Amino acid sequence: MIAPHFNTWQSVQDEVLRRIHIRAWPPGSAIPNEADLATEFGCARATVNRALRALAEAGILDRRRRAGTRVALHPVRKATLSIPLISAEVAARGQRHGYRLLARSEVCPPAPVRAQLGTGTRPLLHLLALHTADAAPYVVEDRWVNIAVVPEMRDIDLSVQTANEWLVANAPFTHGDIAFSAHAASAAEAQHLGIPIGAALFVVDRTTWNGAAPITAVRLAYAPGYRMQTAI
Amino acid sequence: MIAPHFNTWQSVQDEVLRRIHIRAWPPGSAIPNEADLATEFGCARATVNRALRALAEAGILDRRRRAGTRVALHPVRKATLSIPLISAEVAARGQRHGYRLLARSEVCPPAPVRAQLGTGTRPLLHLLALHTADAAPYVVEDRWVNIAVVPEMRDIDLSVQTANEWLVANAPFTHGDIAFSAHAASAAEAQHLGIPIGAALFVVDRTTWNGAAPITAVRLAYAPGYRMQTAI
DNA sequence: AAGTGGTCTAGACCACGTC
DNA sequence: ACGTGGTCTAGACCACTTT
Repeated sequence: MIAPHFNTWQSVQDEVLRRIHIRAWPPGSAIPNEADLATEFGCARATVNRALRALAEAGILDRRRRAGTRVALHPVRKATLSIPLISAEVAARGQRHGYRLLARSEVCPPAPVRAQLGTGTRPLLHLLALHTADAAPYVVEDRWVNIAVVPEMRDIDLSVQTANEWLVANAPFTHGDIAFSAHAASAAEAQHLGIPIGAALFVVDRTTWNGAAPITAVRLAYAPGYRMQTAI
Repeated sequence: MIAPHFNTWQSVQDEVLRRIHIRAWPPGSAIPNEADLATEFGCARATVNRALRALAEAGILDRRRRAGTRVALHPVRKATLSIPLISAEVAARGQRHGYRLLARSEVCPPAPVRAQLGTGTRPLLHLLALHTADAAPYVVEDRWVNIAVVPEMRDIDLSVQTANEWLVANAPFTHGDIAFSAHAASAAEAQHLGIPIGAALFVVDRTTWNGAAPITAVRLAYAPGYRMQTAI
């Protein structure tokens, strides 16, 4: 009997997945340690490590020092979503992106925005814009910008360049959070999107920071029919 | 002048991020190759590779053989969502999960489901269930199961164990897709969730396969107020 | 206390895509 | 053609956590 060899980390990963699927290694069970698998597969331990680490990142395996590696009992599959620029998103659908700045002001934000950004009662730059796809309303953007950390933005003509385009190029963020939900269209949203009040809208709320300094909070309300999709 | 050393791939990553943030390496620009960075950082090339590969996976860098590594022009940030069991999701909120099977039948699915699963006119197992959190309606689950590939499911008492719990433990899938959208509540959904018809619902559609064989298609319609959140 | 995964090193070969 | 990232190896040390 000739032992099969798995030279690449991908082939090792495939073999591990195969054993999980045929239930040779059922959910919750421990699998051999890296050193043993490397011997069995005829490859270096680093190669096994690379394969198993990727599976752990995908939620298929649970790995803990000393405790070893187990097949995840409840495979918490992870879906990865790309967050592109809206213009790129529209272009990827084969449509033409349009953009219109609807309102711009510097005012003290309402309490929910203050709480989210932690900027207190300091005035922020408030922007309201409509994105279109082949001239049809696509998404309403309601954005607050912490102008104290990006004062250059005061001098930008935001009717030709979107706020997000300027920000990604000029004010990189270190971290942020993003939330997805469904909301009934407000009167203003309904008007801008050309839909009835109360229609179900897919809403994305995103807040970003640069270190401890909040940069921007944006709410995107998509026209009905929008789907955010990805593979798992 | 003593050259600083970056022994770990994390410290290398931090240093690279720092240079990007201070715009020493502005968006779109090429950065030195791995070998040069390894020399500068006083570490092995594999360490630099690990750091840069992780940044490329996060969408911060663009890497191509021979062309080298560049700072992404449009940082397509990636958000990773965990897809837990509903019972785990409810428990994570500190609430008690409840579950009631509302309907069960074996029938030929409607055209959209047939198209999504590709099972033709073969009858499938159809399940309708309500999940609750602290006794309040949480999500309506509308599921189709390809009973031809998991015939054991016929004999499972799905009033005590959710279909998904049984499936993740007994019918692992190789791949699938997931989509998020907003929908107006149908009459049935409104009744089960105790909300007005037409209310905005957050909807998750998930379809999974084992190799070429479709396993299940499920639609989860969450009660108003649900937010799906993650860090970026 | 001991065994596991996590990581680093130094070297090597190779696939690929741009030049 | 050739320089880049992609990967593998063999060995080593270490951090962590469970026993």
